[in-house]
Amino acid sequence: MSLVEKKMPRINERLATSGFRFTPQREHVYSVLLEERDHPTAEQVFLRAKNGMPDISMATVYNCLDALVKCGLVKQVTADRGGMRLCTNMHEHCHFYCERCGGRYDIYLTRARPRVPLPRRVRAHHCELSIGALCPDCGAKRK
Amino acid sequence: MSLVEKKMPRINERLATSGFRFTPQREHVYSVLLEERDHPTAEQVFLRAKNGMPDISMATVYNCLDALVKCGLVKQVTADRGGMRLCTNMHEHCHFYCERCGGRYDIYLTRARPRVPLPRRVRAHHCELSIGALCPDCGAKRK
DNA sequence: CTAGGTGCAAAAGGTTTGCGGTTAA
DNA sequence: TTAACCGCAAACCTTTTGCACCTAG
Repeated sequence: MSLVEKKMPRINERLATSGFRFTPQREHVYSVLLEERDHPTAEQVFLRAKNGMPDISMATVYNCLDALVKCGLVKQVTADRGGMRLCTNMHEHCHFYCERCGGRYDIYLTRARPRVPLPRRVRAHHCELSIGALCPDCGAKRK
Repeated sequence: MSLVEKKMPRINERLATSGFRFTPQREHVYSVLLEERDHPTAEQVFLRAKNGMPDISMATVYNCLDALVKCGLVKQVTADRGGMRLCTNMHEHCHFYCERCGGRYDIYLTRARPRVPLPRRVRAHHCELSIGALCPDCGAKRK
């Protein structure tokens, strides 16, 4: 069973419980995000979504992404410049980005999970740890 | 001795060792950043820099910020939308941002420092942990 | 019937770039 | 002398907004 087959059925109820309607565009955008486990920009999502739905517009892609983020199916990653990146991996993890080629990869913390002191009554909604460096390929090229 | 007086003398050598020239604009932009310990946007830096240097341009502010970041005097913070934020606190710390008012605050980790498994020969250049939530003020207003 | 969603096009931010003139090494 | 830097303005890229039309509840 593919990741797409496994995760797609959730979209309907997830949208509904957050007060969003289930639309073909939102379903399609979500399936496009699930197909590749990379961290595409909104522009890349748009281009991929046009395969199979040629009439979809950029504004609709942003609308869909917003709904998917708000109903907890997709995360927005904003480390470094170049616009938002999308991520469908909702497990606790952090991100590695290459400063040269811009590639993004998921990293899982092995040992301690950081303890962050927040003021009373403040509960973190979003938490993101990102590491910037040269990926092995770019590091090799540089030499 | 103020933070400005304490840190300003470093700028000359720091720029030099990274191959940048020491210019009045860079000095001024750095002093502006040191004066307030908030996390201004490039736009805000530009507006503050114009006090005392009315002819400075936006492009020059970006140039100065780029040089200051590259020579290790200033950090760029990119959590959430709304453009880059600047930070002169070079100690290891993470950032809190309010999802409502956009305010940013430094947070220091108390206990464990996260251990992130990176591939061999990959050394992290940048590392950023950011937490998004409602600040106490905005949390109170929402009720 | 009405709020929400879509596509299109234009606008709005934020950042970068090209260019002529200036300045420090 | 010349490479780096400055200010200005235009270009660029990403994201948001306004509007007319459409559709699910």
